Amino acid sequence: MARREQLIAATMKCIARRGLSSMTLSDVATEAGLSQGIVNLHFDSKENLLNATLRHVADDYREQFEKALQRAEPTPAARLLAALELDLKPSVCDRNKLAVWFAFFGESKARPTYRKISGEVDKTYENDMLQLCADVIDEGGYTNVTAAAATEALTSMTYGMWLSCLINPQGWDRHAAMAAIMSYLRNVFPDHYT
Amino acid sequence: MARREQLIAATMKCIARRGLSSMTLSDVATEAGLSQGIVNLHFDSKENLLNATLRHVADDYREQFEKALQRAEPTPAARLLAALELDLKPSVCDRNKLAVWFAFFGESKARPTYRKISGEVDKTYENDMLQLCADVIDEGGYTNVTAAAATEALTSMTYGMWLSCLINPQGWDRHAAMAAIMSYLRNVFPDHYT
DNA sequence: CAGAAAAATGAATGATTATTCATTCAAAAT
DNA sequence: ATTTTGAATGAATAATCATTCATTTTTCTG
Repeated sequence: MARREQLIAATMKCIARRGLSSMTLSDVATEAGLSQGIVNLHFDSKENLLNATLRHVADDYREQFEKALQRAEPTPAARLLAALELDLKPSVCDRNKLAVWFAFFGESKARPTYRKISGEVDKTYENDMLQLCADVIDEGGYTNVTAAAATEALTSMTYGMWLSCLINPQGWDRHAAMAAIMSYLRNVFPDHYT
Repeated sequence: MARREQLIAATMKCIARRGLSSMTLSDVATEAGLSQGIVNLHFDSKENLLNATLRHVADDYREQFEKALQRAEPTPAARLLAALELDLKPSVCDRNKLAVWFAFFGESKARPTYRKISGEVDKTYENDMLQLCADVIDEGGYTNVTAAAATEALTSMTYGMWLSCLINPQGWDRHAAMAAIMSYLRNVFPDHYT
């Protein structure tokens, strides 16, 4: 369904450009270079289009996450680092994609479907991160931090960095962000990161 | 202007309940127990009401931040801790207030006024945090971390924790969040936090 | 190529909702 | 007691926008 994907891409751009609350189906159709009724033809309703868009962004992230772990050296420390590096890569830290995430976050309390989709992604992500941290702690015999605390710290940090990237794009610096994460890793897991 | 404040409070509740994109002026009027035209009477337009609401939340946070620093022991480490503790207190980590912040974050790319207000707050907050971290590092003679990296890590962590609190309120645990921050502080500034 | 099926169009429709404004009401001023 | 003032009302208006659908265009298929 190439047309559906095209419309989802247009939707992402429109959400990024105008915000969820002022995005209209006309905008989407114009962005896609197609006509008024096109969204209802392919998605039946605006609601469906929005759900599909969030689903798309969520699946896109999940796919990148799994590939990044597969590509990494098969050690806990390398896999954890690969996951964190992914989160700051341009393909994830992309303002269009981030704008979609945060647009839906802002609405999540009101819309159960949004909460369901983003809740799933977050839960999976945090479970994976918890496992990675637990493995690193186990391997290094660290007693200075629990896996839960390290996970909470690292996942919160990446969420916060995404937000900074979205809100303050010109002042935001990928390398500074990575440096902050590395400083955490070096201090908390000194035997693994130097 | 008690009526304006009442309407702003109603707006916050409505944004939290329905999301920015489905909040209507009727909702706000009903929530306030007043009539249809009341918002336009006091704010002229919906846009103005929304700007005033964001401004209110921003000012509220800033006031709490300054009071927290004043109340803290006048040492860099105590002041930094006070700022971080504030960020997890119920009066800040309040779902109604957080919903407003994140509703606007999702729209910030599109609306210059929103970006201006939240940009100001963020900038001030990050400058203050940078100063606090620099003072702690200076006092402790730490070489394991730069002030910039510590600030980036800590501010990102709090943003991320706010997001978790908003998205996943029942799974979210204030003490676990504080434990993650403390684990960071203990590892990075071991002479100050135990 | 003909004819059918599918995809796309875009003007019309209907629902929602911001905004306006003539009117009401209560309290203050004269 | 009368007038004035300003806040508040809520029905009416106007604008926006999702959705529909009769029509056209394109793509398939035998």
